[in-house]
Amino acid sequence: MKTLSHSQRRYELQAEMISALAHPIRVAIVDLLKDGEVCVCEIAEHIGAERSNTSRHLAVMLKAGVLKTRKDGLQVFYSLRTRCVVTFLNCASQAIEENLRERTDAFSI
Amino acid sequence: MKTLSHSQRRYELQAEMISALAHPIRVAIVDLLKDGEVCVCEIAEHIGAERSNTSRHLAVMLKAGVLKTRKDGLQVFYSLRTRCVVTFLNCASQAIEENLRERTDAFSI
DNA sequence: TGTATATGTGATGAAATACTCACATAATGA
DNA sequence: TCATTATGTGAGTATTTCATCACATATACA
Repeated sequence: MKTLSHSQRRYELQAEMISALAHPIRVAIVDLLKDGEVCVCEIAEHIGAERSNTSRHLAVMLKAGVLKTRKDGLQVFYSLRTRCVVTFLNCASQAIEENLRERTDAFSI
Repeated sequence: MKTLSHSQRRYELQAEMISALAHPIRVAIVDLLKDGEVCVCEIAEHIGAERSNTSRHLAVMLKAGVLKTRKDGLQVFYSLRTRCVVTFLNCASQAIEENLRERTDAFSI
């Protein structure tokens, strides 16, 4: 096994957390949770995915520290652990629109 | 083929941009580029990866709209297309530290 | 206790991703 | 033109990730 520098280790941890958001369903879940906690069955219904699949995606984000949970009776409520993922999604949207605009401009010149 | 809602399409594009960052080498590249453009061979040398592999990682981020390029003679210089990816990496670092702290606290109570 | 509901998980196959090698392409200058 | 250097890419293999099915677990309540 190769020894990792401090920076390399940090890059790995960052990549691990980012990977937890790198899926359309998980982005949709974060978008749904931006206004507060939601239980699994509502999340699954809202995004139109199987419950078991939804559970797995939630588990990925929970493990990575993106989400946290609160249990109440039969239901488990998931919520964001930090707001900055929402900030980034907004920023990403903005960048995507800029890219689109630039490509459109390139054609119309 | 299934028809996608506007939101679903947006989530896919956002996930594509996030996926473009979800790898330790690509995080390292963004970190290197935060102060300005760098050519491929310098990037490869700095992060200690094969040039062909570096090229592929750069292509992923270019396609996703994270990076842009400028060609000058034999060299191709890559740079960030938007600063918000740096903000996002900082957010990830912050969340990682918070998680670490909470786990440490949990043991010390 | 027995049933219903919500959630999580093992196993599987399909699909996507990553790395490497060899080679292609493009620009430079002798 | 030929050699050199920088960059990109096809092909192959290994690894990882994803969705689904069937089933397990946990809680509530009749």
